Amino acid sequence: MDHAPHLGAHSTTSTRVVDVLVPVALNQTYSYRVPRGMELVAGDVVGVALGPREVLAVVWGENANPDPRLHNRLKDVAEKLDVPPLKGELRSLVDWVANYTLSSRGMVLRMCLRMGEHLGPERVRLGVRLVGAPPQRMTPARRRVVAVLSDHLLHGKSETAHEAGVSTGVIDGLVDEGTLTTEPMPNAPPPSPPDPSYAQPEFSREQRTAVDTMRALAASGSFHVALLDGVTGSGKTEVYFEAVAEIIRRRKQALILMPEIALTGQFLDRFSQRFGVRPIEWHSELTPRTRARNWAAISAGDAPVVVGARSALFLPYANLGLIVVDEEHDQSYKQDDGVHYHARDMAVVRGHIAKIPVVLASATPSVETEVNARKNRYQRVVLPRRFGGATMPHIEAIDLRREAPPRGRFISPHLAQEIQNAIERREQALLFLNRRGYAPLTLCRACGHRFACTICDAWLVDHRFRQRLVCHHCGFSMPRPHICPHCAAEESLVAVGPGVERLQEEAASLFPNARTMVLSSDLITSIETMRSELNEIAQGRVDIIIGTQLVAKGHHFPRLNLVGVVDADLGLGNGDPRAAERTWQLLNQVIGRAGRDQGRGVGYMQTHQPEHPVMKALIACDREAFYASEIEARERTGYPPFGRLASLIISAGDRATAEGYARKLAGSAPREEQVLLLGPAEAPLAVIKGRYRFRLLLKSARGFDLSDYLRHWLAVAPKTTGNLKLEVDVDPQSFL
DNA sequence: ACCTCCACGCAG
DNA sequence: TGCGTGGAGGTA
Repeated sequence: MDHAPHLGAHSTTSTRVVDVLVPVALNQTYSYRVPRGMELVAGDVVGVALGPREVLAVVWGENANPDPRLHNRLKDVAEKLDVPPLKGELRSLVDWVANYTLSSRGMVLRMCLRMGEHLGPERVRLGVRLVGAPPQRMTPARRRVVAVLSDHLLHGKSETAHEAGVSTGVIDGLVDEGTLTTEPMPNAPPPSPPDPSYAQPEFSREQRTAVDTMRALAASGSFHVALLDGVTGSGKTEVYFEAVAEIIRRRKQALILMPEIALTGQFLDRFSQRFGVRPIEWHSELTPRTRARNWAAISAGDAPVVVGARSALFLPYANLGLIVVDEEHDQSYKQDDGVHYHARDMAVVRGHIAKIPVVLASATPSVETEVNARKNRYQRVVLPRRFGGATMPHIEAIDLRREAPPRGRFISPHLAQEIQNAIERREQALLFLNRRGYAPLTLCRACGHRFACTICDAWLVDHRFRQRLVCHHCGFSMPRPHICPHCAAEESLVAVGPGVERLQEEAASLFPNARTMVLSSDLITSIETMRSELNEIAQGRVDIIIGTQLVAKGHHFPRLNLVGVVDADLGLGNGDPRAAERTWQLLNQVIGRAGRDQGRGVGYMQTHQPEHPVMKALIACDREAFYASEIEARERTGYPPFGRLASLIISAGDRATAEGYARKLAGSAPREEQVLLLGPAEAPLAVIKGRYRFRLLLKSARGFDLSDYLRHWLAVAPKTTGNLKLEVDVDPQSFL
């Protein structure tokens, strides 16, 4: 009992207690007392003391009978933030995702609260105005400032300094002299909302059917998944924009998810052409201030449309009415660190919980989605052909066994000739090679020494542009050596195999008058630089684009009619169960860049195995053949979506520890008929960053609850200690 | 005697 | 997750 006589009747039992979820790696909620006078409801965002620090938290529920052992340890809720409470729909999603992915609820909640420390009222910006006489001492810098402000209107202080080419100190000096005054700037008016009727496009007859379906879907206001299935250039975006327009008219919010890197200016331009303004963006490169402002707008319901990367799925929409997942097959929807979730799948979950429609859009749907459409779990909405009379590119294989490039070169004579023709027609050509750098391997001709990363199980990739050898797994790099460290031979090191940088060299020597540009993620430092480089290409200032898979995603180059795939077999080699699907999607997308305007697109695929089912399906433009064979193979082997997978990666600083624990872990797995346990086996990438990795793979029937099984297993499994680490990935996409 | 590193446990 | 703790091991 609490002895606090001066409190009189206020016994502790009358104190209200709530359970809150904190955004740290905890699955449980913690209890806090509610101070008198604080109104709290479930979902409210609060600040609480957690150990030595103050953290944000979210009220998860009332606690009528707090644990008596905690009575004297309960702390008060410190403050309630002035934002709308997280809706039940989002709290359910947090619980659901944590349960499914075996992450802590706190870590999932963290994704909902990524608004930084910058919430709160807008910072007051100071403006300056010319009011007084010129200063006693006039200098050139001061003269420029006065000139900029000669209209006697209020100007932003930093903008004025920038425009006049002076530091803000000069302006402060003029304020001190009385020449200028400072006044608070009125807040910028909120951007006008997107206008659903701003510029409705003309649709073809075939598109109109799809548009009607999209509008009806948006109007339905109930859970429903549609696969918007249309080839590159068929106008998918414009068609799903009509669903978005319908949502805006109904005063709800629409979320458009895009693969990480696809948030291009081009997409934002298309959006503003349709709706008159740019949408609210959400991705990792937002500044903290913008992030907080957008978060607040989204949660207040002031952001009718949000375009974002996968993390935008966890935002606290006030009134979400539609989720569009563009390029739904894209791998980058899978988050592989922290919480391992697939944003496309979780979008469907959110749609289900919130009872709203979901649109999955792709020219090359994932096998999972395709199967769902075939089984009528998803409604298929087809855009069968390209818009505006353009046709799909013609695809040809170049059999490298018969038409090999010269030694040390990678562009076959046939492909070179076609590129030459394209340049002479003043068209653009794209050379696609999914390999960054100059060469994937460097070896010594004298002794055979190969340069490998010392802490990863990988070769060092030659990056000539940076003049370094780089490990693509840990980022380690060293200057490009000139002497073999093993045998001391000079001038003996040779680059083996192609990368985009080497391809650019080859293109420059084959076509000396052509302007080339390399587009590769390691040469691009920000979304902004990428946007400007893509712009240059779109404006025709480049003849030959040489790119990695970065170029496959949603960019539209009007003068591009030829795509050459330098090594079409590249993705098929490793033992990845999704290799065929990935290659199919990637090559389809990249070749789909060709001929979107004039409709004279041609794709050339250099391959050693033109008889491979994927190559044959691509050449014949026979998507049905690809899906039929791939679905049959998945069904036969029990791979997703006909069975379920989970992977467990065990890693440690030394091999024996990792392997020993992996064996003990496997030994502790509960017996269960419906689960097949494979491994432990050394992971395909056996060492990363000096950590040795072993892998267990679980395979079960489709209807089996693998997450639940894993939870029971991990509860009885030996605990990891020291630097042993166990990572659980339900529905793994990557098998490295 | 003092410093640095790191594994561990804990938070209401 | 992030932070305080305490023991191990190194350095002066």
